Amino acid sequence: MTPDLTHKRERRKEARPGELLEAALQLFVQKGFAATKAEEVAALAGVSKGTLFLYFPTKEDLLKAVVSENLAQHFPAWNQAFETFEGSSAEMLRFALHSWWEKIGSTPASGICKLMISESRNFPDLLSFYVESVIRPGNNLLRRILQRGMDNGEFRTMNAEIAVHTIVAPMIFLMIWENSMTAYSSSLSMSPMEFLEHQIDVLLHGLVAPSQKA
Amino acid sequence: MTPDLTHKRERRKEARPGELLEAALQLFVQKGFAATKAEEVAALAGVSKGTLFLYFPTKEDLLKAVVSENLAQHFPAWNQAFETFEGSSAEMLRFALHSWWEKIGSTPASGICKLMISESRNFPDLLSFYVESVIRPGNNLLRRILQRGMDNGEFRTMNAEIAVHTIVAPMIFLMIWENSMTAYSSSLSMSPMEFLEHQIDVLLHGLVAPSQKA
DNA sequence: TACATTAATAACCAATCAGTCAGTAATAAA
DNA sequence: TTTATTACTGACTGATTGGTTATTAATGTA
Repeated sequence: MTPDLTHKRERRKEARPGELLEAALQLFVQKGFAATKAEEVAALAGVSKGTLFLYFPTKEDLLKAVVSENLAQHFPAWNQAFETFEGSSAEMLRFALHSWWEKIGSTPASGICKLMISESRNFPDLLSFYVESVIRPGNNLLRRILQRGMDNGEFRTMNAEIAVHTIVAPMIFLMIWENSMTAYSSSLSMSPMEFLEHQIDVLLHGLVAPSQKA
Repeated sequence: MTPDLTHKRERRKEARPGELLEAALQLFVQKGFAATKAEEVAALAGVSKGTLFLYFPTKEDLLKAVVSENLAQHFPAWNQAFETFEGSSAEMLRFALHSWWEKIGSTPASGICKLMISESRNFPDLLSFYVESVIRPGNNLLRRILQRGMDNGEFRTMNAEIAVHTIVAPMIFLMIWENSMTAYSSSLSMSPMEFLEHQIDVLLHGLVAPSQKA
């Protein structure tokens, strides 16, 4: 690697924080928080270590910003979609999961999940923030879909609180799989869309009330 | 913390490695590999840092030992159980998941899963070892159960490779949930057995062939 | 009791890294 | 052009920590 002798220092106050957050997300997810050096984040963002600490007082503040920056902006739209949805609850569920995949699962934001799993114990306040702003709203949304299905007789009656986990679990799995396994052991690769479709199929045939079946 | 003045040095060559591995598993899962200090592991095992490095040449070797020590010893018995099983494939699946929960899911070994997820990218050779000695055999076992069910007409035909993931995903989720979320945010607590039962129920009603249904 | 062996210790060393700060250069203002 | 401002840099520091080793003490042996 030949050093860049054209020392082009750039002053881009507006763009720096975003670039640093993007770099930090990538590295924190890849290597873990503790194993990622502040200087690596800075380098990936094309900036010196000093600049990083100019925008984020500590490495831990950087982590908190990474998590809070990428979250929760989808729920208003999703809640809106729930209110106005016309079709069956099965279609609604399918729509929710596809929308989740499009907006989160297939984007770098999916790495936040692995990040929270790895670091929750070291940063309990970050965990409670995540719980309140992502897990709780997400579960609520799914529970409302299930409840609607049960009220309409489309789904058989069940403990909605637990059923929510049954829906969420494979999505968590998919994000983790993509961010941990597939990246290094290509033999484990799996088509996310194919898995998603299969999952919805199994889910619905287990959820749809017997009276609704062909 | 008053120092223990009774300096009872004990010589227990046989017991040390196991105690160190147990302590290391607990701390690596809790805090992550990089964030866990060698001295903490030693202290939890009731031993000085020097002693740790007497039994494991490096911290990374300790990690490898932690992973390899806790694995794979169940598959011979499970394969045996598969060969001799008499009941339906649905019962077989239920038996497999309950057995998994008893032997792995409910034990400290379940933490290995989170550990591999967090550290796989930093230790690729450890990942391939884990893939070959745990993931691959586990998937094979489940695939054989599914295949048996499909061959007998108990399950509808499907892509077994993907269906395996549908079965595994909630188990992974359960282990992660227990080891990351529940521990610090008690509001997320969920009865593992209840979840497991619900999961099996949904799974079977989605898997069982229509002709088998009441 | 005297001696040999070795498990265990703790002081030590070298490397790493989060965070600092005096100085530099890009831009704006005068 | 000169001066003022400030985004940016990178050498530096203090604290941490993985790993080493000289020493200590527990145990076995005679």
